Amino acid sequence: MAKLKSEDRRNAILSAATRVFAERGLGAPTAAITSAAGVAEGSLFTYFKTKDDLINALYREIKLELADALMSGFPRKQSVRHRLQHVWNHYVDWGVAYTDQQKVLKQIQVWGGLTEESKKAGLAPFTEIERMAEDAVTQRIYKDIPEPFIAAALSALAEMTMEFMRQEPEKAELYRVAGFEMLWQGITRR
Amino acid sequence: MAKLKSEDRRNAILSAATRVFAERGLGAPTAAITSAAGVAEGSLFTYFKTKDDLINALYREIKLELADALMSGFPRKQSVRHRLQHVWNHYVDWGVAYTDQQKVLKQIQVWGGLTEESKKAGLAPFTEIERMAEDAVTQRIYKDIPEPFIAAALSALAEMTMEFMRQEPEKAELYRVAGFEMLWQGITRR
Amino acid sequence: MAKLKSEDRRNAILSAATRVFAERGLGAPTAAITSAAGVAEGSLFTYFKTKDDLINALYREIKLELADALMSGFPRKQSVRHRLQHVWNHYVDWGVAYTDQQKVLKQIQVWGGLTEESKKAGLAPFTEIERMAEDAVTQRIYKDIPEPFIAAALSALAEMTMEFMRQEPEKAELYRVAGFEMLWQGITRR
Amino acid sequence: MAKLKSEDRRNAILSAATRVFAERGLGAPTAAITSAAGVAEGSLFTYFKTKDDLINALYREIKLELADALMSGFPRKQSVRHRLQHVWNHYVDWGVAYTDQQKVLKQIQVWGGLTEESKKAGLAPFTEIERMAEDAVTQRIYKDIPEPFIAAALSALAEMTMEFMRQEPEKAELYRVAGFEMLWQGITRR
DNA sequence: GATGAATGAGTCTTCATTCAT
DNA sequence: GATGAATGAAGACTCATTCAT
Repeated sequence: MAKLKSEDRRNAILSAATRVFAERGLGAPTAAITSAAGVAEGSLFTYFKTKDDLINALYREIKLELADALMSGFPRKQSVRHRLQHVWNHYVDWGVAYTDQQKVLKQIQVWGGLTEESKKAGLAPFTEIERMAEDAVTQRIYKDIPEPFIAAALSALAEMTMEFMRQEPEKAELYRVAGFEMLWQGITRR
Repeated sequence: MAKLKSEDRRNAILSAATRVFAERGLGAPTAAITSAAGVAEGSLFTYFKTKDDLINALYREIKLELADALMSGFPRKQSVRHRLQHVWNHYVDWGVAYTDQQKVLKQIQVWGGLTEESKKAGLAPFTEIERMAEDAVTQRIYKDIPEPFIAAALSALAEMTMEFMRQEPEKAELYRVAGFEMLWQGITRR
Repeated sequence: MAKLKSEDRRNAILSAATRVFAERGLGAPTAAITSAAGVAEGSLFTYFKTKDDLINALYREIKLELADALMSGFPRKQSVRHRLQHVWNHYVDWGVAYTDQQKVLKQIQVWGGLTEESKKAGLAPFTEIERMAEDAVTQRIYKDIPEPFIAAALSALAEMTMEFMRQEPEKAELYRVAGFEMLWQGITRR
Repeated sequence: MAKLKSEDRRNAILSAATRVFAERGLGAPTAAITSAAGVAEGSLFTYFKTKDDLINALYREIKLELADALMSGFPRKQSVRHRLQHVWNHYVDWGVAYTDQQKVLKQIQVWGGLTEESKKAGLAPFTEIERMAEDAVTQRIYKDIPEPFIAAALSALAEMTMEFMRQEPEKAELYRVAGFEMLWQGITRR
């Protein structure tokens, strides 16, 4: 049998793409990616039909990794606050540990080429979090604010918090806590 | 289209760039801009040395417009809450009314080509707001959170709120209020 | 006013394309054409949107030149034989004098990218010849053979005759006459 | 598809090439051919050193098939007219029955990559026909036209006749007869 | 031998920028 | 200054051919 389309090679390209896109934006040439991945220019196209395809795949990949990070050790049985804090902490830590991924994810989200399919696939792994949200609503913990609005607030505040943690790593802990408190106060009834 | 005076020409280009970039991203060809502006391809380069230059200029222009919007009718003498709410409301309304500008601004902020000079220039018009922030700190209204963190939170929450207002214009008022309350609760001491 | 899209330049490209395609086939790179034309690679695309476009344009151009050649001095008032012979002679002479054009025309005709529009445009200049054909039919000069069949025979025999004339220029006259006699005998009633 | 014996593999490639080239031209990718043949991309190159090689081989193959078709049942003993008619009919019928082959043959003939060797090899099987031609000359049946010219005329008229037969199969018989008559009249002395 | 992934030169096309008019 | 054609360096993608398995 011939050299099989190796998962490794695919991952090497995906990983190189993450680095390159984080640094130079989605407009970076495919040649920069293959060169960073140590493969021939043409090889990218045996794994991804087009550059847009690569970006869509990258999006799903990162979303999956993120979901993994958020869900690992999720305290299913504990209070809503605990669960929310878990998500917050893990999201924010992930964003700091995987800066490239997080930056690229953000770029792809505002990019115009995501397929509906990718969007759906990217959402899928987050159903558990949604369930948690519904839970909280049932318990009337939140103010009368639509759930999606709260989710978006979490996202927005977390991303902004990451930025501060990156900038001043020595105060990271402080920012992480402050960010969460801000979210929690803003979201819950007095 | 009639022949334009020099200043008008420049503005026509800037305005066309806003529209085109909002729709097609910063990667849009300069030819698309000049064509939308109704001027010759070459003319762009008599007003802006390079495309990067144009984007930098656009950034400053939009930042200026935004500052104007935020500051018009600023209630200098009223309570911190009033002043903050003024900023919030005006920012959010501006973002909804000038969607193109707001989107382009966001794109430029993550773009890699902003000069230090532009960044500084873009910040300048917001000194008044900073003063307000300091004020609040003096009054110990906020929790022990660094000012820039609060400013960033405002920004993040406002941008996310705009999105919801655009999506469901009939609930715009509701979102605007909810967004502000969330910010205020999150920021102030109980 | 700026350097106008010059007819000369366009013709230079068309003419270079004729030479290059004749020698290397329609698969020849556009760079070979621009280099032969003495213009920049990009210039081809200011005159022709795509390579296919260029080939379509070339087809029409050559067809027009051919029609001109066939029709110049056409003996409208003389006998059918005279008129047919005129077409034959002029076609065959044109093909020998403009070998490149003729070869390229043949290639384009079997090429898959001709638009319906081009096909129609390429046929248009030959209406006069068709009229002649109808004339002949009216006079019952030809055998009971469909006109298009006769036209195709003329074409096929002429092209094959050109080939011989090119190969042995010293016998060109002989071949031209022989070819026509063959056509005429084959076509007319005994 | 079951595993093929070596010879079959080669033939599968040749046959696939015929189909693919007929439909997409000689520029069709080798991958399209191997895929149509149901073999691996690399296999093509174990049977043919290069793509050009494949085309040369295909040319000889088709020429051989054609010669077979023309010669089967050749009425060696009958009149020149009969023999010529036999060739005509068989050629024309072959071209209609094996459209792909005939089209590809035509393409290869104008293609630039035929080796001298292939040209010679392609001619070889037609010696018998040449003999027939010489025969006719001896009998002073034809006008004073060089033999090759007559052969070329046959070829040209036959190919054009096939086209009509394909287009209007219900009149195929008519066209076949008309074509031959045209040739015969054109060729023989009155 | 068969396989098909890997390769990278080559292709068409785009586009920021220049410059003759 | 305005114009828009000219330029040619990229860029995404293709494909004949090689070669590890």
